[in-house]
Amino acid sequence: MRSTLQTVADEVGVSRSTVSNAYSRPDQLSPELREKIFDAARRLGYAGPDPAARSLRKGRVGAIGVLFSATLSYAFTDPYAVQFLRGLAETAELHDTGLLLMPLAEDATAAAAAVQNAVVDGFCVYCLPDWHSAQAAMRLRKLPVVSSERRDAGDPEARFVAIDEAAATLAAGRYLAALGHRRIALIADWIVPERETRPVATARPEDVPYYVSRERLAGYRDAFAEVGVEWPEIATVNAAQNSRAAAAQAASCVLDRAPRPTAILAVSDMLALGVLDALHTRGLRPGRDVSVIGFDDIPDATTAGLTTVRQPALEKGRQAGALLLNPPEDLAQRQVVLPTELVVRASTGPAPDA
Amino acid sequence: MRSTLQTVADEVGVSRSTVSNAYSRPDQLSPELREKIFDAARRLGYAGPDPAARSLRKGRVGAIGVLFSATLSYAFTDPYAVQFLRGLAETAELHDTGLLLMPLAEDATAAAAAVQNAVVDGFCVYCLPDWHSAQAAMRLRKLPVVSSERRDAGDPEARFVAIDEAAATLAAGRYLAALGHRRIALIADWIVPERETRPVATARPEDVPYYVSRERLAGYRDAFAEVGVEWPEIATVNAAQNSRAAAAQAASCVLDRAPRPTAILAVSDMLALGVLDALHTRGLRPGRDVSVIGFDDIPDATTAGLTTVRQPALEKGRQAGALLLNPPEDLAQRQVVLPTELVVRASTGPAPDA
DNA sequence: CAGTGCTTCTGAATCGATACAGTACTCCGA
DNA sequence: TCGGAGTACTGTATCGATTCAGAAGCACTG
Repeated sequence: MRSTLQTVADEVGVSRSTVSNAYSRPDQLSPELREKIFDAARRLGYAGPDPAARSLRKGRVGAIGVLFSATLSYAFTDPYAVQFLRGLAETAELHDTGLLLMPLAEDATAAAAAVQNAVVDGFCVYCLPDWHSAQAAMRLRKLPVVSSERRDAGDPEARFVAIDEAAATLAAGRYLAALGHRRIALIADWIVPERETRPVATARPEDVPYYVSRERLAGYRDAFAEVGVEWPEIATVNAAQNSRAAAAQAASCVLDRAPRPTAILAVSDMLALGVLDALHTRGLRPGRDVSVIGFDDIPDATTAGLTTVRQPALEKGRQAGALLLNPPEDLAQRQVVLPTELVVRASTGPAPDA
Repeated sequence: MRSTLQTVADEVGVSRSTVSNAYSRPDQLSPELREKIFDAARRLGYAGPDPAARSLRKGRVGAIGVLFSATLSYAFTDPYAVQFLRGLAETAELHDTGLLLMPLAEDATAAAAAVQNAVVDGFCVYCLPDWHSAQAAMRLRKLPVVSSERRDAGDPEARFVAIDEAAATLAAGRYLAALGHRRIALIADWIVPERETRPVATARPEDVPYYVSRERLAGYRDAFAEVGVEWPEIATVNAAQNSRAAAAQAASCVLDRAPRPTAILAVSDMLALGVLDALHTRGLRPGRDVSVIGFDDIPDATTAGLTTVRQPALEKGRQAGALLLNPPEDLAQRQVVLPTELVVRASTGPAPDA
């Protein structure tokens, strides 16, 4: 049988509480007794307080659940995601907290059950559509939740670390418009719920189900509307997933037909790099023949000379952790909006046709 | 106050156990009563059995701790690691189990404490040197542990999913030796405990502290000894970490001096890709001027035309999960050695000098 | 020597759930 | 009408820890 606090207490001939104190409140007993207790523990092969029992009593388990609707491997393919998680892990570590990775199953019931049974102190949701069954299950748990996206203004209790998505792409769009670009293509994932790479001409930004893509598309729409390019004139392509390969395929949809767009706007750097791949295989020069812009500013963007919108991924993760583990009293301070910045590199330039 | 099983039981006027049964053993009570209980629960905002309390009673938490001695971001930079974790996550998901990521702190005491307090059912250690304080802390917990590396034969209880590291590089080394290569350079991380990129001429394989690097170097040593190239003639370079950039820098140490090695052997694909980068910047042709070989066979190896030793990362992860969550009765079957395979691509060829 | 204050230790209550033995009740057949 | 089987539910012990009020012991003070 495994030994418990009680076993050790009996062995030494003291009470359970005293043994407990020996481990977690050394100042409450004499060093001699403490040593005697540890001796007995060693003899009995007792490893110290059982974490499960401790967490029941303390009401704290030392782990936060990280929710995302994707496979693990996919989640960690994007350096942006990795940076975010790293920031989160940094803060978590400061608070002696681990990260419980919960890639959510396709099956809605199973996903909800996973959320219900997770032994965690809170949740960090990351790239999880509003309509997902896990969102409701989370609310039921009544644990603190922090999101990496802005939540509906409806809930003043909501905690999030976000950026102003639409403002960021509005600025980026204006920059491209000023360079003379008028024939535009947009590539994004989750423009439609289906995971397919294909043009989706009809979609208006408002109809895009996933918050991030919706906002970013809206920003671009507004920017080009200012120079007279209306939304229906902009080619929008849905990428099956946020990967280089999918984006390269998506880019083919618009590159291989005339007239070719002069600028391709992607909602992430992963997608933008795929677009660059597509240009490369066709012998087209980025920033001369076709301008390409991304979002996130991952390390590869620098080496690829990709113009992009920088968002502070690491900082987002750090602050998300802080909001969960050490929330400010003031509710307003629990809704953080971080700045973004347009980083101009070689992949954008004046529109080629005069 | 948060509502509990008891609260709901009082509200409905039944016993605690009945409410418990309503949630986890529906066949033990009438559908009517069950509905009544759920109604009350909804009214009171009770979300169902508390996972922490349940896990205390059941003796099962539903999470396994994943240990590695590195930052999160580093761990997920290597596609091999990601694949392994994906396999692990797959099996875990089948057993309704989550992964608790535990990047271990530098501080030995803190790392040990983290292991002691982790609310988990078992540990999977991955890329953790034997000397690390967490190893001892783990043994104390007396929970099942699975390693992704072969453990000392001393412990017949040890569970691991490994490959025959030395045999793999022995085969790879022989292949290169047969191609005529005699001037060899080796690049590995953790040849010495310090995280610095620099030649480490003196190190013998036996002295390398980290198991994986030690074995792989030994395999290569033996292969070249067979054709008369003794160990001291082989240039060994320590890479600060398992990254492309570090490897490129490490490769510089041997490429920029005469006579240049005809083959550079890296203990991982990440490192090998860095070597290819270094060749590229110097206008050297892989497989002609310098042969390069890696280890792992990550996806990028295919596109880069990298000759490498394939190891089944995904399968390793899956089996590691199975060993932890559904261990075979037979102790011998808990020690799995998976096959490896030499995959020849364009980055290796006959030694250039006749 | 009673009274005070301090440290050290004890014992009981508590957390939220599950397991199990036992009770109450219904139903059926003889 | 009685007995036995089966179902629905109750009450209590238990898991392994933490917490807290208070008891015991001790030294010191007046």
